[in-house]
Amino acid sequence: MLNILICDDDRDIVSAVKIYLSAERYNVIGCASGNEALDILKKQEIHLIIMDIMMPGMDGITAVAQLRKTDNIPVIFLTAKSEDTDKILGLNIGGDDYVTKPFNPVELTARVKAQLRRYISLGGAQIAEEVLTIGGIVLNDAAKTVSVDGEAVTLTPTEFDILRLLMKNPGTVFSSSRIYSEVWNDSPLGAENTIAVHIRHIREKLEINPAEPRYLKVVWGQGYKIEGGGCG
Amino acid sequence: MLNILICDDDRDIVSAVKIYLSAERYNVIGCASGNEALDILKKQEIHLIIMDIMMPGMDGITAVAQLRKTDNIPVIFLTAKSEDTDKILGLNIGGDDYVTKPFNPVELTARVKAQLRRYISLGGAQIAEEVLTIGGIVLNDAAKTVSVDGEAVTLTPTEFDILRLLMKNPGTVFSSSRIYSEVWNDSPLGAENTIAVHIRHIREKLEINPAEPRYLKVVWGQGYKIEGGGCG
DNA sequence: CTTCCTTTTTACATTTTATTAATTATATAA
DNA sequence: TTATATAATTAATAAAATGTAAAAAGGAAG
Repeated sequence: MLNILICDDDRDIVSAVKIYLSAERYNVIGCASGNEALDILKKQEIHLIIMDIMMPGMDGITAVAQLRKTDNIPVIFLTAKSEDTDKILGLNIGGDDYVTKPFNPVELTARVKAQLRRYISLGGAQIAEEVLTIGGIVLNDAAKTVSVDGEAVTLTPTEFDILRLLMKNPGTVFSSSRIYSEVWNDSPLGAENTIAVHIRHIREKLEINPAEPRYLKVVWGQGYKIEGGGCG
Repeated sequence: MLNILICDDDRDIVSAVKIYLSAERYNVIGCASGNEALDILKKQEIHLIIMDIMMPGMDGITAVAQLRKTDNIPVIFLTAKSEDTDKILGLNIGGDDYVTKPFNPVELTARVKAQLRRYISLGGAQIAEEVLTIGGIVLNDAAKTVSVDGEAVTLTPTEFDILRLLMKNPGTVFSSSRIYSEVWNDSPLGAENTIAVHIRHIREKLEINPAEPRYLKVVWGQGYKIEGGGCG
């Protein structure tokens, strides 16, 4: 999952950008000033920044000039200042692209992708291979593999998606209908039993004794969750 | 000295860009069609391309889609087509930036610098690894050759591109539609079977027993991957 | 224009997976 | 305990994905 930081004092812009980029499966973090942006950068791995210029506190140009001293990640300026001199300043100070408001969200998305494509293809960032581990279960999303105590097990696509959902949120209880909505992207009508069957199949493959699951547990009347419970 | 290729059928534009960028001490080469651009790329080391879209002969979009199959250098589209959909297409096909005519030469220069700065700081100027090895398969990207257990095999261009994609990311599963998007640079509509046929052809050439592949494996419902499985 | 090679399409067989329905088991509360 | 709701299990059927062969279409070279 790639993390994108959007920095703008206009909350509507931040939430709009969040919506558009989340739809493309980016993880979007918002903030409202240059200072905040620099703080977040220190604490968290960010793969791309979308930065306004005029903001209360530290402005975007200063913030980018600052972060360029240590950091190399792609920066796209997104701002109402449409003067060419502003663009030139932004790009010369270390920005990678410059988009003016009002902006076309699809164009912004395309520009984000273009920057990330280059950054990642040139090895500027290793995308952490998405591996989820709970107890003896290891799920590798890129390779679509799952192993239990070192032994590979073969899951069907649906089983894999359900397991990934639960493993991404260990301990969290998901009702059958919520699992259905998230995995099928569809409205869950009478899907209870369908889920129950898939859960059984997953248990048959993961658990020593499917009738007394160590990992994939049921919470009565609520749904299913996965836990690294270890001993039964 | 960095070499920049400007490709536009309008000679005035070419000479104007030459003047502006030469003043920044870039070495600027001009040409007037996509075909010419691809020819020059083969013969000469180019560090950045500025590309028009509408040109007689091969258009810019096609040319970039073509060169992206093998080449990684930054591309800035410079064109009169200012529709957002054109920008989005250009960026999605592998362009890095998009500037519309009439353009501010100082802004163009700033964008050229921004692209080169990133390209060079990330070391894109050196050619990436040229030889990929998995198990007994050796793929030489520069020579466009493949051998299995020391014996040369002849792949068609499409087969080669698919194999390279998989070998660049060993273990990672690629769905048919993703393979199609990445290799064809096109939207994958009903391409499932096309991919299946190419996969079969590759298997016929690489595998001892195509029906029980050692390397090019299918993950049911997910896609294909390549693995150095060794023993069957 | 013809020939040869590559790519795509078509059609069908085969394999694997998803869903449904019917049945049995289990937890909870009166 | 008993009724009731929820969950587990099983098997059968429908649906989907992949494998394969062969023909058609497309393109490049001579």
